[in-house]
Amino acid sequence: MNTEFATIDTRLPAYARLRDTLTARIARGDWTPETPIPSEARLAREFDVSVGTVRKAVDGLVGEGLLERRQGSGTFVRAPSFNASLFRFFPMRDSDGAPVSIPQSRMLRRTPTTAPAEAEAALGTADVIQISRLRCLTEQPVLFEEIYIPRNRFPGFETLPDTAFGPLLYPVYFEKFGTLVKRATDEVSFDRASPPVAAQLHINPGDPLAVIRRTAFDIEGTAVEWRIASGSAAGFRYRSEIN
Amino acid sequence: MNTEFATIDTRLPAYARLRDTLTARIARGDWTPETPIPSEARLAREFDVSVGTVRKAVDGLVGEGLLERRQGSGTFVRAPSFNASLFRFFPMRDSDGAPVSIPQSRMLRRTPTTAPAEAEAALGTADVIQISRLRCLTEQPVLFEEIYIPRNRFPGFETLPDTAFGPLLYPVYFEKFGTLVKRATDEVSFDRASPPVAAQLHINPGDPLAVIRRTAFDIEGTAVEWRIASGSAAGFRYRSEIN
DNA sequence: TAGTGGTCTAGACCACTAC
DNA sequence: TAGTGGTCTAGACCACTAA
Repeated sequence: MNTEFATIDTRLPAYARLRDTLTARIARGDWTPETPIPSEARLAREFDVSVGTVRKAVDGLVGEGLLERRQGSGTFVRAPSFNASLFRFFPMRDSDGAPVSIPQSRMLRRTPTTAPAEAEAALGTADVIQISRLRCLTEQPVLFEEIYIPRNRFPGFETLPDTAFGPLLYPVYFEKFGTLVKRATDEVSFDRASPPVAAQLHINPGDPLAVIRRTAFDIEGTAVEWRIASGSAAGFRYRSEIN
Repeated sequence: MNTEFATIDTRLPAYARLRDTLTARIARGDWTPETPIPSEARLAREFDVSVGTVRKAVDGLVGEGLLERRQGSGTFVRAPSFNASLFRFFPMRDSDGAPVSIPQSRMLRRTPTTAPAEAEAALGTADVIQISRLRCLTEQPVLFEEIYIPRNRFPGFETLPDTAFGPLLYPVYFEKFGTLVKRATDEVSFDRASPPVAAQLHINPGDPLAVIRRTAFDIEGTAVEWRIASGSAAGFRYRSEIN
């Protein structure tokens, strides 16, 4: 990636070039969330700008949620991932009001395929890998997900061993493919369960279904994943903040 | 409101005191969106701080969406209201794919009452005014809303003439009561239409319903409105950004 | 105590807008 | 051309953290 400080379009202000350079280094994984990035004074020397300019660049990344300042300690890369789990929209307590046990994910399939129209429109390519997952709470299937990721961005994803996957995919995207999911758009609607989806969720065909379509974007704003997730509409509650 | 610069807790940094002072003046309506606020240099003289400190205060308010800078022209108050209309989550096209015509609101009732438990929990008081509205697209009822606002904050709201209301309530809150809605939380769930709601929406009891519960907050973060809105689940699509 | 980020100053010059 | 915000500097001192 052509994002070294000196090579970035010099029509951009210094703080913007520095911000983009830092973004690239963060995305590349130069720093872990445990070790601080260089101090403001060091960065000022390294890039030959004033500390105030470094502060403005870092301020921008802090505002985006990529960095985190700790007075007296340093500035750190924030552990990735917003609270992205779709689980949180489904009931986490059983009928007695007792909290249900640990969420689990069962990977059903990973295959290269041609994307359906909606996924292609979101991702800008039809050359994708399809991932089917079933997510369960206390052995009960809660959420059925069909996920599409561009093949050129995740080469060999379908051949990874099953043991490479925990309950979340975004850490795998980051650690194995250097893709950091930064934000996403969700679209919630209601439908009736088709026979195959009903079979996966152990409900009856025609039962009301909550459907979440999500497009996820990386730091640069490129769409990197499209998914459609379905669960029983009973007890479903989608929460969101608007500003 | 005790928010003049000199009287604000001096343990706060200067830029924070200035920011809070400006917030109070904006909320009070000292400036319209058409006339610029005083220039950075003027504010620096008025509050006896440096221009850099003024910039930091203004930067914060720009980040919150309260102010807008225009290089060469000045800094302006942003016209209030995020894109808050719940309308946008319902189909805006009829079955032919043609855009439906202008959204309309019909005020059904405004009465002082005791808030239901959910509204009381959100607002911190049960002494409220209840507003019932029906929102229509091309004469078709689309959304039925029950809205609760604290009586002490909106005194006399129930006696305003019907002509005071356009399709949106938030401008009325601001212009008549000085309450600026800044953010809100939504919760989307699924239900079936009760007979009274079904009658309002011209659907059958038991039909699938999309339900949005919203709590709205003012600039200071105080809950100022709770509402529950219901519409047919068919064609409903709730969109949201997550970060 | 040394090093970090947090606040603040008092300038400078530039880019843009409106008159 | 005068006035605005946009960028940038080179300091100062403070508050906090960790060794």
